[in-house]
Amino acid sequence: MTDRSHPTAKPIRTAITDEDGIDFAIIELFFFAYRDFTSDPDQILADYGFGRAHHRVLHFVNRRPGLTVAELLDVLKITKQSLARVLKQLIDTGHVVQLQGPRDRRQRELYPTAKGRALALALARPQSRRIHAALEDSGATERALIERFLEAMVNPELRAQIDIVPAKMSGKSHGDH
Amino acid sequence: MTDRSHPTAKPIRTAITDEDGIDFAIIELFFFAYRDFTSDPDQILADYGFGRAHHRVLHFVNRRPGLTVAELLDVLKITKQSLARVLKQLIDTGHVVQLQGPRDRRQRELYPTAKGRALALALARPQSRRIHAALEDSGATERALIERFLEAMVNPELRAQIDIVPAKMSGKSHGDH
DNA sequence: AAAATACGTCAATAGTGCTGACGTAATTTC
DNA sequence: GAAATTACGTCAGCACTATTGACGTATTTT
Repeated sequence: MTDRSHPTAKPIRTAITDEDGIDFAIIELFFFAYRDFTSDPDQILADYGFGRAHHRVLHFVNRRPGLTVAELLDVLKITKQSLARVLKQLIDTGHVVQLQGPRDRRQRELYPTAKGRALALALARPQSRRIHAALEDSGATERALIERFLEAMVNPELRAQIDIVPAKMSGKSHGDH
Repeated sequence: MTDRSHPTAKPIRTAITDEDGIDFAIIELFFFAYRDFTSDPDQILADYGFGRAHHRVLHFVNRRPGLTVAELLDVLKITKQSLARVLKQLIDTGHVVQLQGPRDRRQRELYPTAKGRALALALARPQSRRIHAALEDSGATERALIERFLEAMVNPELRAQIDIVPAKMSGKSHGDH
């Protein structure tokens, strides 16, 4: 067939490579890695009729219990309307609850329920397993290096958001039973 | 308000942390890193009325000139119908051309045009800049470590696809200028 | 009292993905 | 040589996530 309805431009037959000074190897690896990284939880989410958006909300509500809707929007960098449906579903299914803000009663603080925490853990488990497998014969040094690299890939202005949850919680009570 | 239309379950007020044996730090970093990593090209694509799907197709057509539609589907792990619309647009806008397969004339080999190559490079440039910045005071050892980590994050069955384009092309002619 | 804020919601649209089905040309198999 | 299979294109319909704009309400700030 070789469609010639358009004034066909000449095909380039050589592959783009790193010689152009562009780091195609890592660009491509990052694509594959992230795709497979998200594929594990995606399968679990399908059972609940949830999507990746629900995962993200659930993750951050578990990571920063009590954050407000506005804070969540800021972290996810999506619009209020995009969040609305997803959040509503998570609340309706009993994974997340809203509490009136203590100082400002207009705010809704978001908290996971036991059900929501369990799902968040179930979703994170295969991802964590994958990470551990990828780091299997790596020491703490290598691990730190990976973390530094990933952090450096984030826009500088947004790095503040990342460190909101310290590696080790300093709070006293460590459970909710 | 504190909506109580549903039999509100108890909120959990403590943050999920790495103590559960789950690597939340890297999970979260990966999310932020990938989001910002894709945000640069997304802005450029918007000028063309293209989306992330166009970027992926353009990338792989440039990386593996002459791949067939079936091969592309296999790499991207999407369906024929999903690809159709995107590929058609890239062909109509003169970024990609189809050539009849040499051995099998049913196949369409996909090649970038000069225009398509230029766009692929323009899209990759900010991503590569970000990677270089993240690796600024890193040596070849660290770089290799990052690559190994990312590759290890990919499903083993799919790693074959990655190495189709070697780091250095062994072909003779090394450019199309 | 007026303005600004936090949130919820309605309506419309876009981009990307999906499944199922059908058609055509070319190749392979019997 | 006829039949089955393959590679690809396409049509129709659906789902999810995200977008923008607008409006309403409760609450806090000015």
